[in-house]
Amino acid sequence: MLPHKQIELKLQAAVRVLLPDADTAAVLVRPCPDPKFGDYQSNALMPLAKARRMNPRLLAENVLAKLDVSDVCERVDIAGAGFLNFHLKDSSLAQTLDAAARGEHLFFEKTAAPKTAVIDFSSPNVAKPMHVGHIRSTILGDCLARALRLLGHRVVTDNHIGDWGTQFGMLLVGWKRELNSTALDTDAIGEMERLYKKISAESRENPATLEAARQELVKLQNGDPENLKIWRKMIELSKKQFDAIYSRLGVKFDCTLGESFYNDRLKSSVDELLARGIARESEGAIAVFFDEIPQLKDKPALVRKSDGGFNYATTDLATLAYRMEKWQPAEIIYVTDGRQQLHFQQIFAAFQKWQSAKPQPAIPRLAHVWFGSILGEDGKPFKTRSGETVKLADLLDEAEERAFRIVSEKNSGFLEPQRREIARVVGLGAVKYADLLPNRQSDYVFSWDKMLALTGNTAPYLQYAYARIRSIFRKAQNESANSQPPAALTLSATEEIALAKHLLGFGLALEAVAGEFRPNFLCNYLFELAGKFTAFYENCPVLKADEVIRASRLVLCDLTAQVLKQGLDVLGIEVVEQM
RNA sequence: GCACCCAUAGCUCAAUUGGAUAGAGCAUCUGACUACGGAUCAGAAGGUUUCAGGUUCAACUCCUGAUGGGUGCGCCA
Repeated sequence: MLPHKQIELKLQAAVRVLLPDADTAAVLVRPCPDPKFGDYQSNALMPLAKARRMNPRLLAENVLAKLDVSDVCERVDIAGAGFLNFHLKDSSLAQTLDAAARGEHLFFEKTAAPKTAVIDFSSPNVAKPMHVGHIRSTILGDCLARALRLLGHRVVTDNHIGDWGTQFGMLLVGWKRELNSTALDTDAIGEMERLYKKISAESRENPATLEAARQELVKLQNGDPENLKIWRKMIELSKKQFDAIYSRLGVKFDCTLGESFYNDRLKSSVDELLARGIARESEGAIAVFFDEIPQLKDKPALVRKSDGGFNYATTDLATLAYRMEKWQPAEIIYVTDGRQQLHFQQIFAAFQKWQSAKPQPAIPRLAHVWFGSILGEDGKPFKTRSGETVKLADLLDEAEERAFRIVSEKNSGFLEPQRREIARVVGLGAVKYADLLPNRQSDYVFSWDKMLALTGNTAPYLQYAYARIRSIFRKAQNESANSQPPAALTLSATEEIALAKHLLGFGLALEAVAGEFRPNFLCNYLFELAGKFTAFYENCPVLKADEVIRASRLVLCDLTAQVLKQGLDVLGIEVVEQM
C-alpha cells in the first residue's frame, strides 16, 4: 500500500477513536503544496474541530497522540491553524520504489470496488464531417474510459451517432436527384454534405422542395425499401470515415448504437411515462413537467411532438432505459458541450421520475461531463474566414505535417519513414494534449498555433523526457550488458528525492481524473514529473556515477519512464524511443 | 423576460474536501560546459484573482449585489 494511503487509513482510525460520529471519508491525506511543509498533509481536522467548536490545534494534538505512523513517517508536525504535516521516511520512500522496480505496482492501486460505467461520447452525425467540435468529446471521453479501466472499473464506451432525424429527408431528395457517384467514391461525406447543403438551401426558397424532403422522410420512417437502402448506405459510408479518424486517434468503441437503434422503443417509453402519470398532454404535445425543481419550473421536456413524432429527448430517455437494462451500470457519463446542460438536466430529472415509479428502482448515477464552446481567436463563436468549421481530419493532417517539419529539422539523419512515424506520434500527441490540458469547462479558444505547439507544456515535452530516458538506457546497454539491479535504491541528491516523491503521486492524479472527470489533473501531474525529471537529469549524472548510485539512478529513470508512458497512455498519447 | 455558465499576469490557461507565499506555458529580457539528446535548463520581469459587500482562523473557491461576456429556453438534434 502506498504511504499516503497508509497514513490516511491510520489517521481516519485515530479520528474515529476521538470523534466516533465524524465522517472520516472526508479525512484525506494529500501531497503538500510546498515541500517545506512536509511530504503529505491533512487539513481535515480543522473543519472537524470547527463543527464541534473545538480548538483545532488541541484536536490535532489529541489525534496525534492516538496516531502511530512511525513505520512510514519520520515525524508529524502540527502547523498553522491545525494542519498535520507528515514527513516521509527515506526508507519508506525507497521501499515503495523498490516494490515498483520489482513490478509490484506502478504507484497506483486498482479500486477495491469496481463499478460499471457507460460513457457516451463523440457522437458525430451521419453524412457530416467530423470537425474540431468533435475533438473534445472524443478525446475527453476516451481519456475517461482509459482512466477508469486502468483503475479497475468496467467501462462500456458507446458512440451514439446521429443516424436518424429530419436531415435525412433532405439527404434523400439530394441523393435521388443529383448524386455525383464519382465524388461519393472519393469523399463520401463531402458529397453527402454538399447534397444536404444544396437541398437545405433550396428548401428555404422553394416550398415544393421542402415538401419533397418531408415526404421522403415519411417514406423512410414508414420503412420504404428504397429509402431504407439509401439510408443504410449513407450510414455505412459515414462510419467508414469516422472509423478512419478513430483509428488515427486510437479511439475504440465497445458499441455504436445510433439514434435509430432506439426507434422501436420510443412509443413504448412515452406510453409508459403517460401511464405512470409522469408525462401529460400540453398544447398538443406530450411533455414532462418539473414543478418541484426550481430551475426547471417553466422548462418542460417534450417527449412527443404535436404531430405524433418523437424528438431527441425521447430518444435519450429510451437510450437511458436501454443502457440500464443492458449493463446495469453504476454510472452513465455523457460527454458533450455545455450548451446541452439544460437538456441533460431535463433528461436526468425525467429519468429519475420514471425509474423511481418502478417497484425496484436502481438508478445509476448520471453525469453530464460538459465542456466549453469553441471560440475563435476573437472570442466569438469559432468559424474560419470562409465561415466553415475546421475539419478534424485537416487538423490532424496539419499537426502531423508541422511535426514532420520539426522532426526533419532536428533529426536529419533519420530515414523518412522513421521521421513520419515520429511526426505522427508527436503531432497527434500535441493535439490531444492541447485539448486535455485546459479545464474542460472553460470556453475553448481554437488556435492552430496553440493546438499544434511543440514546446512548453505540451505532449512533445513529455515525449521528449521519455525519449531522453530511453536514450540513457540505449547507451547503458552499449557500455555494459551486465549491470545488476540494485539491492535497494539509494537516494541522496535533492533532485532525485524530489523526483522519487513525485512518482508516488501518480495514483492520486489518476483517481482525480476518474473521480472528477478532469484529465487536466493528469496533464499537470505529468508535466511536473517531466520537469522534476529534467532537474534530476541536469544535476545528477546517471551513467557517469559510481556503480551503486548509477544502478539506483537507472532504476529511478526506468520508473519515471514507465509512469510517463502509462500516464500518456491514459491521455491516449503514444511515446517514441527517439525523436 | 427566465435559467445556466464564465471573468485570474500582455496573451492562453492552472490552482485536487475552503488551506499555508495564486502557479505554468507563450511572448519579452539576461544567461547555460562543444551537451548521459538544446524539442532543454537557470534567472528576471509580469497580479488589488472584474467591482462592492458578507461569512470564516483561512476565500480565486462559499453567499448577496453590480458590471461585462457566453449559452440555453415545447414541438431541430
